[in-house]
Amino acid sequence: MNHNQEQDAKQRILLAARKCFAAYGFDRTSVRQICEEAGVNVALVSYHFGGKENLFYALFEAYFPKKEEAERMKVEDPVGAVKLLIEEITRMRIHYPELISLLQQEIALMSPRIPIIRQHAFPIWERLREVLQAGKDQKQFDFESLDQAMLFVLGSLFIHKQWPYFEPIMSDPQPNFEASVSYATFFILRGLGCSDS
Amino acid sequence: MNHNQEQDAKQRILLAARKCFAAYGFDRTSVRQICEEAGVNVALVSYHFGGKENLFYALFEAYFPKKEEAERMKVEDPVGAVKLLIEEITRMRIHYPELISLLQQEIALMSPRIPIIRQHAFPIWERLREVLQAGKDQKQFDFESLDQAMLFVLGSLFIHKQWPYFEPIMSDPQPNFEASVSYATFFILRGLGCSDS
DNA sequence: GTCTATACTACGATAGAC
DNA sequence: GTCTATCGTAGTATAGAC
Repeated sequence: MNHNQEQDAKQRILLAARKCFAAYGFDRTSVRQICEEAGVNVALVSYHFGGKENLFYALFEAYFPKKEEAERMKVEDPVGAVKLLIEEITRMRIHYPELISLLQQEIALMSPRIPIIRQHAFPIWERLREVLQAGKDQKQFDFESLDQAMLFVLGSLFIHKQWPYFEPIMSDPQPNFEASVSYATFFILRGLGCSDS
Repeated sequence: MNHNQEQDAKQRILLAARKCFAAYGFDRTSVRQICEEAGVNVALVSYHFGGKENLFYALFEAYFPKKEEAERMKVEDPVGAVKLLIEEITRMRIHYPELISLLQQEIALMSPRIPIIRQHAFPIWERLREVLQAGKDQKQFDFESLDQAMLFVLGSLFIHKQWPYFEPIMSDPQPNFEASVSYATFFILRGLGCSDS
């Protein structure tokens, strides 16, 4: 069934779309551009996915972490769970940057596609909320508002995706995975009022 | 010269552009849309600004804080300077949300307009770096990497613009100016290892 | 300074041949 | 399953009348 080293057109479109949407955003990316990148004909997007918008959703369906991933954050160990989240988001940002780029672009635009994106991401943010609340109850974290604590954690993590924008004023090169995790853990746990490291 | 309560077409275009670009992003906004909102003819964007792109730049020229604003952050009082930055960014986010929306969208997309946007924003971020470094030298702040400390501060502030995205899982309504400043100051100063409040 | 009319390009989608 | 050809729409910019 594998046509030599060629994947089928559907898969090639999916990969090209991930690349193009992340690099240029949904609006700046044309179906023609995706198909050129994939080396297939323009008509195949309509045929396989039913249009540009559905191709976008198929991307999240295929590559976004599933709800079960979130359940690896154990409520019984809030500090460990927060560390796990920091590692997982950092890993995703470094090794699979496209989906996070896409997510941030869509949120910044509050695009019409947000409701479906929420369905994929909210299980993870909900789990983070449970973990933070548990940490507060167990006196490992100290904060007043759960909403604010969640924003603070995610804000500290998401901003790293914007390194290229800040690059001209940065003094050091972008840190690797281990250093990123270590820096983020430092600021976030201290911000949450947690003395452990 | 003031045609009754009518401003001149150029000013009306500028206001309409600020509104539309922020709401829909640069790409999703058409010149026709801006001109309809402004109540002027489509051709006037080309005439007054020389095209859609230059209209965008004129927006930053007109509304973005000038370099002198940054100099209100006094290096001699790092904690006060960080508090001032938190207040100013929060004020801008609440009272003039359009430019921050626009800035975040452009950064998320790493649009071709980033180099000119940098010229407006970098003086402020540079000043923040000086302030953080001074605070570290004076042992009021404690961190290892200046780059990371700056990202952490700005990430904690910028994420608040994305409240509408998170809204369905939030337990409280979006806080007002004073509460926002107070929450942000709490997390940021603690994250910087500063015990003052 | 403002408007009408239009030129030109690009987009997304689809019908129909292969 | 894939391609060619084309339709309808919308985009930016400009020439020229007022």
